[in-house]
Amino acid sequence: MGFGKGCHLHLIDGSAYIFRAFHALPPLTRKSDGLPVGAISGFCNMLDRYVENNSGADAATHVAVIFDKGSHTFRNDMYDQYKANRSEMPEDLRPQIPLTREATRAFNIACEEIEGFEADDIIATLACRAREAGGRVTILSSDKDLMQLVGDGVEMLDPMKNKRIDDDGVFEKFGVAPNRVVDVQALAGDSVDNVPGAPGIGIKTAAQLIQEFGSLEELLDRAEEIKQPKRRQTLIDNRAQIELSKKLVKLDCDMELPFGLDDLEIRDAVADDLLEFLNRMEFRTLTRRIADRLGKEPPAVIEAAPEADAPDVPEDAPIDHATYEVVRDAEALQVWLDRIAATGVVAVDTETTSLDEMRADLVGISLATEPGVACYIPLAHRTGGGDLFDSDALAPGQMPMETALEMLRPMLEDPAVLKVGQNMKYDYKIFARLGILVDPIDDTMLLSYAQHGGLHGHGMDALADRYLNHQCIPIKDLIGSGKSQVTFDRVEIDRAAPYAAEDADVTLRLHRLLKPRLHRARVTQVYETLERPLVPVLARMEMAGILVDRQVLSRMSGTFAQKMAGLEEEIHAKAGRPFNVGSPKQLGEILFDELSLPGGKKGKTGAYSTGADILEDLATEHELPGLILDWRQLSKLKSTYTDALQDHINPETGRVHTSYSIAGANTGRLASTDPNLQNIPVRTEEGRRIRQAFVAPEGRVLVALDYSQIELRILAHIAGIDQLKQAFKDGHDIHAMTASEMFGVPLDQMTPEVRRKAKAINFGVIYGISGFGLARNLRIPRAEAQAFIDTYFERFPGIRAYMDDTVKFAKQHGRVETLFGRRIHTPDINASGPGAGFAKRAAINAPIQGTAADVIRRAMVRMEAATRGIDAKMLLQVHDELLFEVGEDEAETLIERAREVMEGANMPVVDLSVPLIVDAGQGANWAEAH
DNA sequence: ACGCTCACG
DNA sequence: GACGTACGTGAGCGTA
Repeated sequence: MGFGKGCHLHLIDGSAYIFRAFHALPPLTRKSDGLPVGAISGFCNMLDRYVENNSGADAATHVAVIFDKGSHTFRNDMYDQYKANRSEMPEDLRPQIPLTREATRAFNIACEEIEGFEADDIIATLACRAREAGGRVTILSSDKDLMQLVGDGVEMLDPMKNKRIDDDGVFEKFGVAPNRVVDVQALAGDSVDNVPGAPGIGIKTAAQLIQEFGSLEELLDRAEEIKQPKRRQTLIDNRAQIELSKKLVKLDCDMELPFGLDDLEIRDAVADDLLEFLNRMEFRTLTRRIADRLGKEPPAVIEAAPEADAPDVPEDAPIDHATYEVVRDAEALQVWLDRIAATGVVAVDTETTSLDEMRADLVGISLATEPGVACYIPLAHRTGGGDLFDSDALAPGQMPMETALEMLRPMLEDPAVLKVGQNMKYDYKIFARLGILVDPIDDTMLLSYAQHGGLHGHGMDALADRYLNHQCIPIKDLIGSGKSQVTFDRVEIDRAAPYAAEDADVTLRLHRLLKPRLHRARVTQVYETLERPLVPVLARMEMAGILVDRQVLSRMSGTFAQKMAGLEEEIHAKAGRPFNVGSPKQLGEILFDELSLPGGKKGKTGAYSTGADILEDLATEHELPGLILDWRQLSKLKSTYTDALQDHINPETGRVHTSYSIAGANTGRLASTDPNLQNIPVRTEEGRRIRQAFVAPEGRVLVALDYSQIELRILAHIAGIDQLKQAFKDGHDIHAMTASEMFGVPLDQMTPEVRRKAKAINFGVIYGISGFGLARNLRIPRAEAQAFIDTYFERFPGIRAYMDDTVKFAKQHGRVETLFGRRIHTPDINASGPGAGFAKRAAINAPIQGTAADVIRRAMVRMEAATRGIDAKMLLQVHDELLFEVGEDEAETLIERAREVMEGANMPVVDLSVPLIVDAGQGANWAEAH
C-alpha cells in the first residue's frame, strides 16, 4: 500500500527516548561482561509498550525511529558555536548507542539516520512529505524545536506526559501559531543549543513582537517603529545575528532521503530475531514477557563470559588554562547555571583560607561542565598584604558572596544535577557551614579508591598525572610554603583563576574517565554502598566534633611535666652525665658505648635501636632503661595528647573536630587526622585517664559500642573453622577455647599463661603469622614459636588453607577481595626478596581487616535512619567502635537501636556463619563509656 | 624530608 | 638456601 490519505505516520525521536531512558533509570549492567545496558533496557521497554498500545482506529500504519548521527551538521558550517555548550555524551551511554539501533531493528521498526543531519531535519522532511501525500503524522517527542512542524494533520505527542500537542499546544508554549514558531525562536535564542537570538529578548517579548508585526522579516524591516528605545536598538544592531538564528532553528523540510515513506510501513516483529537480541542483552524479564506474548519459548540464558578488557576512551583536548573564564557578575554566572542545567553534571571545587574545614573561609568556587569548559568565581580575594590599612579590603571585580551563593544554591541542592568533586567531603563541609547541603555527589578520589585501592594514591595531582598525563599547578606556586606562606585570599585573582579552574576541569575529566570504569572493575556496589554514602555521614560527624575539657588536659600536662623533670634528673644521674633523653641517638651511645650494655647496632642508619622491646629486655641489666621507658611514656602522653589536643579545640565550638580520610588506608579502614582520635590511649591506666577529658555536655552522655572480636569472627567465617564458629555461637572465650584445642588443657583448668599464648597466635594468624614474629611477640625461642604454629595448623587446617589460597589468589590476580567485593591490590605480591614476605602477610590480612571495615561502614551509613527521632549524634569511629553523644534519657534507646544496626550490618549482602556481637557502655566521659 | 618511637585497632 | 618479618594507621621529635 502506498502512503496516502488514510495513512498515519508515527515519527519517534530516538535520541530523546534514549536520553530519557538513560537518565530515568538506575545504572544497570549486563551481568556477563559489565556492559552498561540501562538505556537500552529502558528503550526496549518503551518500544515494547509502544507496539502494544499501537492499535485501534488511530493506530499508525507507518512508523520510524529517527536518530542523530555525527556531531557536525550544516548548521555548524553556518555558525561554529552551534550546540557548542552541549555536553559530551556520558561515558556510560556511549557504548549503548549502536545497540539502540540494533534494538529498533530487532523490533522490526524502520530505523533511520543520515550522517551530518540532525534527527529533527529528517523528521521535518518526512512529516512534510506525509502531509503533502494527504496522510496524518504524529511526532513522538517533546522537543520544542519540532513544534514548528505542527498543523495541517501534523501533531506531536509528548510520550512522557502522554499529552497531544496541536496548534493550541504550540500557541501555549510560544504565543504564536506553529508557522511563526521559528520567528520567535530566532528572536529568543536558545541557551541549550547555543542559538544566540537577540540579547535581552525572551519568548514572551518575541511572541509579542511577532504578533504585532506579523513576521520576523516584517519586524526587522520596520524595527525603527518599535517604541522601546533599548529594544529597538537591539533589533537593529543584531539583525544579522537574528537572521542567522532563524536559519539555525528552521528545520530542513526538503532533504534528499535515501528511502521513501512506503519503506516505513509497519511490520510485525520477527520473533526469533527480537528474542535473540533481548536475550543477548540479558533482559530476563522483558525476554520472558515478549516470548509469552508471541507464544514462544524464551531462549536459554547466556552464561557469564570472562571479564572483557576496557575499550579505549576518546582523547579530550589537552588542558589549556587560557580557555578558563573568570566569572565576575550575576549575568555571567547565570550562563554557567544554564549550561549546568542542560548537562546535569558539574565539577565543583572550593578555594578557602585553610585546610581545616571547620576554620576555613570560602574564597572562591570553580565549576567545570565539560573538558576545557571551566570557570573560577572569585568571591573573597583581598587586595595584597603589606599595606596595613588596605590589607583587608576586598579586591575589585568579584560578585557579592551572598548573591553568588543564593544563585548557586538551587543548583547545588538540585537532585537532578550531579555535583562531582575531588575529595568532596571537604567542599561538602564548606558549603554545609554556609547552609547549603550539596546533593547528589560523586567523588573522583573515591572512584579511584574503589577501583585502584592499593595500586597508587588517590590525590588529584597523582590522578591527573596518571590518567590525564597532566601536571597540575602546584598550590605552592601561588601561596608559597613555610614561613612565607600566605592564605589563598591573598592570591591575585588572575593568578588564582587558572589554578582553581584547572582543578574543576581535571576533576570533571577524571570523572568521565573513572565513573564508567566502575562496573568494568565490578566495584559499583562497593562505591555506591561503602564509599559515596559515607561522605555526608563523616562530614556530619566531623562537624559535630567531640567536647573536650581543656582543664582536665591542662592539669595532666602539669603533672606530667613535674614527673618528667624528676625522672630526667634521675636518668642523668644514672647515665653519669646530662643528655637529651628524647634523642634515641644520644641514648644509644650512653647505653651501649658508655655503659656497655648488651645489644647492637641496627637499622640502615647505623644507629642503635632503642625501642621499647629492647629497653624492656635491658631493664634486667640496669636501672636506666626502665626509667627511660617511664619517661618516654610520659613524654608521649604529654606532647601527643595532653598538650597537642588542647591546640585542636576549636575556639568557636569548644570541641575537637577530627578529619577522617576515606581513601587513606588500603584495607578500607578510615584514618583519623588533625588530630588522630583513633589512637587515644587506653591500654595503660595512666594513658586511659586522657579519655576522661572527652566528655558529654550537661544532660548528655557518651555511648560507646564496639564489635567484639570482629576480625576473628570474620576469619572463622571465611576460613570455615568449625570449632571457632561454634565457640562464637556458644559465646565462649575464644582464646581459652583455642588454647584448649591446641594444648589439650580442659577449659576449667586453663591458666592465664596458656591462654595468653593462644591469644597471641589468634592475632598472629590475622596478621599472617610467622615463627619469627610470634617468637618475638611472646619472647620465646623461635623453634618453640614455630612448634606452636605447627600445632595450630594441625588443629585448624582450614586456616592454613585460607592463607595459602589467599596468597595464591593474590599472585594470580594481583589483588584480594573482602566479602563485600572491595578490591585491595597487591602489586608487590610477585616481588622477590624481603618485600615478598610483607606483601604476602598484607594479602592475608587485607580480606579480614577489610571485611571488618566494610561492616562498620555499612553500619555507619544506616545509622542515621535507624536513630531518627533520638537526640543523638554519632561522633567518632575507631575501627570497631562507634562513639555517640546522646541525651541521657535516651541512651538506652540509642544503644538498643545502634546495636541492632551494627550486629546486622553485614545483611543482606553477606550472611555470616558467626554472630556479630556488640558491647555497649555509657558515661559522662569516654573512659566511663568504654 | 626522613627515620625512630609509640599511641590505637 | 638466605633473607628478615607480625597487619593497618598518624603524630611528634630529633637529625640530617
